[in-house]
Amino acid sequence: MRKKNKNEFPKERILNEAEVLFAQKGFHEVTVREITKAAKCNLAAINYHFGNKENLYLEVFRARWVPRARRIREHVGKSLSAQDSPSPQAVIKALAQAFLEGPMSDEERKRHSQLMAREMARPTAAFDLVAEQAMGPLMKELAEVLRPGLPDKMGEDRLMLNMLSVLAMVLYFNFARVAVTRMTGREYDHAFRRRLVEHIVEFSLNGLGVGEKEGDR
Amino acid sequence: MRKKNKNEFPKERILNEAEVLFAQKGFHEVTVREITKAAKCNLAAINYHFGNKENLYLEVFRARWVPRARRIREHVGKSLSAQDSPSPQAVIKALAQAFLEGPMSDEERKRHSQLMAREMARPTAAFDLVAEQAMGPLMKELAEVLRPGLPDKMGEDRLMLNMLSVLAMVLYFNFARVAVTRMTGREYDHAFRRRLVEHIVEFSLNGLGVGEKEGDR
DNA sequence: GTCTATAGCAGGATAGAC
DNA sequence: GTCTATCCTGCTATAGAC
Repeated sequence: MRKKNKNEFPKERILNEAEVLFAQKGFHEVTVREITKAAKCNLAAINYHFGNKENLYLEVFRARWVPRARRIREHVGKSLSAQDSPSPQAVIKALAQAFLEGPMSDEERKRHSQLMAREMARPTAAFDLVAEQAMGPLMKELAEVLRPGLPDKMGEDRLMLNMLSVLAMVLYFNFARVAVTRMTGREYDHAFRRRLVEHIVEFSLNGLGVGEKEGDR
Repeated sequence: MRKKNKNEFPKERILNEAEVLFAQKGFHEVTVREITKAAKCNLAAINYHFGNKENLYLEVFRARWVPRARRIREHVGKSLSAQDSPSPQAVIKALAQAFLEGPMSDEERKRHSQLMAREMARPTAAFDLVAEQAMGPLMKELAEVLRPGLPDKMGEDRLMLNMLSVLAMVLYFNFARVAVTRMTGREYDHAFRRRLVEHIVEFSLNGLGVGEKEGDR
């Protein structure tokens, strides 16, 4: 049932190209002409396979984004399950790495963050997917693994704000790359992403009130 | 030279409504028909006064956003000049308050953050204005007032990352309100904004490595 | 399933009356 | 300066050949 050619079926190519373009520009700034051209298929293909443009957008989240979010969570979980009681430092580092240096290509991670940031900034029908299938489970999981390493008196709401703050940094350093590059004067390359992970871990650990002094540099 | 009516000149009304709509939806999702309707003037007015839609967008930044950014900076500066050598805590608090509880209405602050976040996520011709007239000067000023209260060994690049992280939180808690509300289960009301300022100050101070233990709650 | 052709409409911009 | 009427482009979506 495989196509003989290099690429997959048109439907898959459309999903791939649509995700790239939606992440870069957002829903309204992308045209179906653009997508079908990039996917090397016909203008009518989107309506045939997905009904309309909006449903294609949703399908990008269902078929691409949500599974990737799950892979990211699993990757974080796997990094941590090696240790039987992971330190807050290990937890934060696993999270930051997943978004900045993780198992995927930098382009893929950037795409993922951009789509997420777009939905959080201006929710569409896809927002429920983002909240229920990714943010919710991730926050819950993080709370569980962080809890044992934190001061007992830290309330749930405070822990949630702390986790959101870490997420804020992770997303920000992805979606605001141009601004970050301009302000720091540094290329957004491998070394810089590594530096960012280091920074986020340190800043967040201190932010959480469990910093290791600061002698590891 | 004042118009007898409640509102200002059409040109001013267009700028006002355009800023609201651009902040809410972004450039491409807003139509000139929408703007002129909201501004209660004619469809042709935008082209007459601004030449075209894109130039109106730029003019919103030049005539509204940049002056407000300056007012915010001045407000931060004024909060700090009362003290002759402001503590890092005072600096961060002034910054967080400026964006979350500051001198303007909540709607105005939200609008300001949204426009800023949009340009940082996907720069247009207005990005240079944002970077040169607001972010740059703000970062520079913050660095100057923070520096005396920080450990000497903190390098410039590290300080910059720290300030960007604070900015990340401030912007995030503004532009991702829907997500924040969903995750925390709290209304985005006066009390919650107050709580957010408190959180950002604490998290950032610790993040900066100069936290006051944590006995102030 | 994939294509071409086109319907039908909304967008930004403009001309010209007042 | 402000209006109405209209042009023209580019969009999504569909019909129908292959």
